Amino acid sequence: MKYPFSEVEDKWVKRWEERKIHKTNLDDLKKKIYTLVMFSYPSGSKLHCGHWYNYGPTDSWARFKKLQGFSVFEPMGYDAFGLPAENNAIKTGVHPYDSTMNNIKDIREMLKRMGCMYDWDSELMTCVPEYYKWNQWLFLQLYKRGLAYKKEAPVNWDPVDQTVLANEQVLPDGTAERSGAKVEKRMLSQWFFKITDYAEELLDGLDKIDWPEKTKTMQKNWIGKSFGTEAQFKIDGHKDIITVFTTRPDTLFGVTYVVLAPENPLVQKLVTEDNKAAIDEYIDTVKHFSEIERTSTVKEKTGVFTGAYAINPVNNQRVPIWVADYVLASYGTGCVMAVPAHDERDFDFAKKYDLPIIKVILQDGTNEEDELTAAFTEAGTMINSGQFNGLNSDDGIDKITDYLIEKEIGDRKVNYRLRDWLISRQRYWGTPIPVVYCEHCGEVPVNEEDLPVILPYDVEFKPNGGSPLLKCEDFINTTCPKCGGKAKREPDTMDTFVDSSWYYFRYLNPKYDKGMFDVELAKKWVPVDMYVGGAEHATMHLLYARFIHKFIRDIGMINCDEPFTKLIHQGTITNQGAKMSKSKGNVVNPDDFISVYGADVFRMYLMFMGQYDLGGDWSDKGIVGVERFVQRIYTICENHKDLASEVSSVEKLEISKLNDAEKNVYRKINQSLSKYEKEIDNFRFNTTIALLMEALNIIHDNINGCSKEVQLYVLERFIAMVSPVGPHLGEECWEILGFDKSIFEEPKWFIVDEAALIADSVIIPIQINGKLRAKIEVAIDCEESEVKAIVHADEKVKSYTDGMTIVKEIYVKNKIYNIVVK
RNA sequence: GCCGAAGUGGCGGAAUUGGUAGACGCGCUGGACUCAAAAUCCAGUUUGGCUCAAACCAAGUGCCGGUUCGAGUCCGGCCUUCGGUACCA
Repeated sequence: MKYPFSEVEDKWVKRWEERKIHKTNLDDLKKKIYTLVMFSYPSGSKLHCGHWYNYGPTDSWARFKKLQGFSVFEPMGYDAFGLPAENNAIKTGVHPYDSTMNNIKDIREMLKRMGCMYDWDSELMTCVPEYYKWNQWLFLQLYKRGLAYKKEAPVNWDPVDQTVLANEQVLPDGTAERSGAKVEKRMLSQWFFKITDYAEELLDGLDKIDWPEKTKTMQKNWIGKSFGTEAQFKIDGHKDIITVFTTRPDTLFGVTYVVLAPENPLVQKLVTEDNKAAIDEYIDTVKHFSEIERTSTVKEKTGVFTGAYAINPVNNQRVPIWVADYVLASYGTGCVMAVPAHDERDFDFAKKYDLPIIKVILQDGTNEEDELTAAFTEAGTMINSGQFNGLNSDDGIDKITDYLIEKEIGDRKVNYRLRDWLISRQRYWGTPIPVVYCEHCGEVPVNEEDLPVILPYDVEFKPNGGSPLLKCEDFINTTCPKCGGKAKREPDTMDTFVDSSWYYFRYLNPKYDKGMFDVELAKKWVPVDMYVGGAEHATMHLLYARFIHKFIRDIGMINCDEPFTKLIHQGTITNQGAKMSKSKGNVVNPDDFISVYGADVFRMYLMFMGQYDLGGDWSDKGIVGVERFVQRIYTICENHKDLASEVSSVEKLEISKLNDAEKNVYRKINQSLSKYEKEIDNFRFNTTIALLMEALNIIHDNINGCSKEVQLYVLERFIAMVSPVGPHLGEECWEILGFDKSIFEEPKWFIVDEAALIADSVIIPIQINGKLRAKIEVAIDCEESEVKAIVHADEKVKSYTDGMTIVKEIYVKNKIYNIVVK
């Protein structure tokens, strides 16, 4: 009979829901596993292949853990705020709330068709006041402790649309994606979270978590800790001092100019009359470059002389002060000492503007007179450096820094590349920032008891000049929480990464209204044991979440240090070598396959395609193979209907009492069980499916020669292994075999009979001079002396060894026998 | 440029971490069943040589070299593809 996947899948989805089989009892903490995939972003109403690839296999892992007896919590929700919904609204006129809610409705239905064991009572979405209220509360806690603050920061301004753009809306050539206008930089006062206070701990904590090395390295580089020296340069004829940061104080004698970032306030102070016009023009030009253009290494460096001079603190050399956009205002001190001989950027710049190049570090094996064709950036021996001549770079770094400290013109300094987290968005579809501006009291945070600050529904969100909420009179006009006088609300909303930085706490009780989350439950269930999601979140979401977690710990609401103990990234499923996207028109729609093959087949095929973390190129070539596999499983169970009511289950069988067919299946099922546990536990789903297919082949060939007792022994184990990867199929087969309870309602796992893993005999390949020449069958664990006799009695071996001298013989027990002849 | 991953049959991919390369699946070939087809089942399938066939021989995991009794796996030097990153002083 053909496997009626459609009826079967409907039946089990319904039954799981009716009987709340996937409800996790959070108070029951036998052995807890909190497993989570990054929640879905409902910007469209469809789930694509990537979602299935992310959610399906992870759910199979979770189901396996459940069968093993763990108390597994697997929730699902929606990252519902954000730009795509707002952009869609601008384009179509459909309100973001309406489109998002509609999309969530559709996505929820599709998620249910996947057959995952989500606990739907824990479902959450971020765009409702019950959720975003706590973003606001979190903001106030950060604010109270000085970790939320306001400062001027540049935004991408589209002069045609009169609106602020996100970085991803700016094309690489610096024009706006929508209007095509040249994007400008504009300074706006914006809110920041002080993640840099946690830089050191965010770095240290990486050692304690089981994450892919690659991801940890990315975070490490992103935090970018560097040890260096700050040195002070006097300015000729000025009181002001220029402080530079360098990791190479050993090259200090090689400084031939100093460079300030265009935004550095010192520029205006020290520029001379003659050069003012040129400098102003330069700064104006720079403003029109996008971040991407400005920091492109391909772009030729440009700069302008200020007319002022600085004094090198170690040799009193007078060096010109330039302004150039290759120096960033946001890193270090916004000024650098330029050493063209030993820094690539300075070298290029000096060549272009004909500035002197002084060699102060000598590369081993070269001469002082040799001309530099490129900057020498490695360590070497110091020259042209006064009393420091002859030192190697490492010593020089220490000695020169000590010298600067002694003269009180410098110090050791640690810098981080990490910058504070800018959370202000000049957008409508997000969490309102809970701050008001009073005519008398200035900036005042909203009182906690007045939360949430509700995001109004009726708002003109089409681009019209600034934050959309600015134009919403009912929202923007309010009273001051302090003095009761007239005040205006903050019109900006929060970055959606705030929403996702703590959602894993909220899942435990999304309706909780006494606080941000249920602290007692969180202490039992957090951290998340298994977190699965795309590698593209390595430095944003995953770093923000770690930061917020540590903050929440510091205000006493949780006692662990890290949110996600183990992290796995799924690979990307491409189509014809390219990422799937609507614009390329290469999106594979899962529905097309589910309607033909069913959800289980589609899930299993995605798992079978290849290594989970590598992803792969989509092809439907092999899906029929999985379909046949499913059909064969179904047929074999149908042929043994109600077996469980005819004979009873046994834990173990005596191998010596079994006939050959029984031995074959008994061994195979135990070997498979043992291997299965290792493979699926490590997210190796492709080999998990393969080993099940292999087992089925053996079962198929031998089952008719087995007693009913053995048949049940084998089939119940086999179906238990199928259930996590094909949950509907597994449940159906379990029922067909005659078990009356759902396998996930009464989780069942089996202990491997270790005795069955050991074969009686083993085939030993015989190599002669490293080439395979023969094979012999010997008893397991056979000693060398015994094997040797058998090997040398072999006719084939004899033909290769006769008349030759045996130089050496190597025997690896149960593995191989190698003879070296001459 | 730098960092990371990958490169194995016609195709997707396995390989106990140094021990029979090609598991499992797709496709293909032949056979059984059928009036016939589909479905299903059985057998075969790295390439080349020699064979009616089996047996056998040789080559073979991106390229060149090395270590080892033995290398897809380790080492040195390249090539290609895909991710990530982008002047951090």
